[in-house]
Amino acid sequence: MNKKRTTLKDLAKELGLAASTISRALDDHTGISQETKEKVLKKAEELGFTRNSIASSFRKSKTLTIGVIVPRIDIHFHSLVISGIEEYAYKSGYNVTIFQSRDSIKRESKITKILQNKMSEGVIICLGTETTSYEHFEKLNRMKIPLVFYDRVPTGFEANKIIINDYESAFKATEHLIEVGCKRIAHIGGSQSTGIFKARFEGYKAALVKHKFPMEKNLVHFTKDLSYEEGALVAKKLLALKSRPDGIFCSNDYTAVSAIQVFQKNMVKIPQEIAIVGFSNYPISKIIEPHLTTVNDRAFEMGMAAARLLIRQIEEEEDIIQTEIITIKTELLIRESSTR
Amino acid sequence: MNKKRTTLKDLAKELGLAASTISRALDDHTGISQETKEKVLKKAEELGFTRNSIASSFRKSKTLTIGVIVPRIDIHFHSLVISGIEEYAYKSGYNVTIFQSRDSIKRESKITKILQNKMSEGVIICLGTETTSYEHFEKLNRMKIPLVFYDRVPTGFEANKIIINDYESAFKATEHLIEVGCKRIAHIGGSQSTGIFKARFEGYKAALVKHKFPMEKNLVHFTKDLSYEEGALVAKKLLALKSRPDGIFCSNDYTAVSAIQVFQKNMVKIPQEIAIVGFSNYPISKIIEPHLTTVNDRAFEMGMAAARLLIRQIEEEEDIIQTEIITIKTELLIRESSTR
DNA sequence: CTGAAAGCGCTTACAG
DNA sequence: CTGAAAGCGCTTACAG
Repeated sequence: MNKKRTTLKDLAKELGLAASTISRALDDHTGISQETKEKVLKKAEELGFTRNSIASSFRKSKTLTIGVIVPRIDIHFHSLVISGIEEYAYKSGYNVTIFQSRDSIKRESKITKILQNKMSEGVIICLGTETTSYEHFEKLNRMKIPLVFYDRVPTGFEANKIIINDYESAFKATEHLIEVGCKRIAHIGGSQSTGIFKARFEGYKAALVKHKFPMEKNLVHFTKDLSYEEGALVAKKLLALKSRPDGIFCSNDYTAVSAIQVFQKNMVKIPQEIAIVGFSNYPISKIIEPHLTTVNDRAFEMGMAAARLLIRQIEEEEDIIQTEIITIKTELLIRESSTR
Repeated sequence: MNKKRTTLKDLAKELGLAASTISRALDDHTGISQETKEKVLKKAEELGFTRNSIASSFRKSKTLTIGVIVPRIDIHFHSLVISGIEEYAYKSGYNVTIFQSRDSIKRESKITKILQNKMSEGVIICLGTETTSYEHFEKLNRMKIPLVFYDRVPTGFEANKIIINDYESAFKATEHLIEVGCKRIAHIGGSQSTGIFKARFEGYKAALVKHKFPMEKNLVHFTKDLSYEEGALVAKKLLALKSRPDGIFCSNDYTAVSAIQVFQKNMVKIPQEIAIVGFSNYPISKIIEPHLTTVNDRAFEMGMAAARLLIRQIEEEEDIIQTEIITIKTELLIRESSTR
């Protein structure tokens, strides 16, 4: 495709001015007469001139672009985070380039290589499930490209992190079940090799301890992916117990929803016989009957915070010699599934 | 932040070769000896050299970047489309920069201005609800930046479009209800000023006509946004009718789900008394009990198709003098909500 | 198979 | 308030 664009030079020739003057006029520089500015702007409009931003980026070695690596875009949590990132970035004049690692360490690593070529001035990352070593990010670090991790963040690797207070959120969720009168509270948890799910389990335990409830082993079940299907399997196990729980704290909403459905099919009343609390505030939580009590993890705000921190570090004059860990406050949304 | 990167020149000096030779060696050009290539690659690795891709983009005036404008990233349909776009783009060596118009014509228009500066070699767009004129896209057209629209596409504006066969899908969905024995089929539709929802209504009507069913006015209801809440309102109206429908074709899954819930609360059995079909295959459709029969709109494939068409046009040597309209085939997923 | 040179379109330090 | 000049780091047509 042959494109011929108007350049600064063309404009300069047209107006009998120097290219440097044009450049400054377009930047609304102080030290360019109002008259000239107006002339330039008018002519630019007339010729349909827009600055070649690649040339500009190149010259200034600034792309005003941040990269984002997520496992998958079509997971609602990530799409909310990305939305928050885009919102903050847009308002700050940055563009957002997205990549999916699809939970492949190989792809994640290849993406970091693409991002090295200083197309992006900074990178926001949610690690893939396979990722346990961080050499590929160390390389970006060495190139002084600021990084911010969110949700699935590296362990034993100093870095900027945006997280939620999983422990405390789980603690409060469990305590809420205690407050509405549950005496035997079960837990449907995620893989304990993942930090956030471990923290949720710990929070659950801590609430039991505080209220002097014994932890009953057969009421605690860990799943691989916290999937809808796994939730149903665990719910059936709980249902088969001689003495059933009267409350369940689930580490996400999918398992909570499938548990509700399994119980309802078996004529167990929610919340009267079993109260249920989920985690994440997925759209489904406001649709399932009864509506699900859950923890709002403020994914959009996480994205905003990640972008804010990243852009601040990009624009920092001096070398960044510190990392920050920002904890986003969650809130417990109390709905019918736990209201007695 | 002070960054000092190794350049081609540095490499050249180190190796006693010309920068041009290095450049070609890294490109694996024919006409560079194997020996030299190996030497260069080794040294590049050693010095941690990566090509400055901005300089490269600038020189070649190719950014290998495509822009995507969606109303909102956190709508599941769009996140699936974006996922498809990213997948195809990644495999083709392109990056994807995303923007949200948030259904604001002003913001959409501003984004097209950002994209004009040839950061993106092409743009994929789903129009915002406010958008009824297309000057801002005509400008991109004039600059010979290829455009591909999907889902909400412009009317009366020649352009590349990726759409689904809404009419036919609705026709089949309605015919399916007839086949399972429904005699009086209602419709919960979307705003008739939106092409796709009008087409779905037309498909519904056509199926009735084909099977010589009368169209009963009080069985057809149009909503503003096809929201969950509106679905419930319509369902209640249908419930209050002296003679209720025995089947409903809904233009999306949210209204279908809320209709199911309203009926169930009123002791109407789904699908025995009323069979229900939705549209879009949202995750909720496989969770609601009974599982919802719905139209799989293949959002991921739409994204792939959009990226494929766009990249083909970007890489086309000659000027593009034609536009393409690609229709993605949908499929009717028959589940319990309509199985008798 | 390799090199020297020009130039992509800007921006900016310097000069006036 | 404006201009001339250098140069960012590549790529490529040309020459040998």
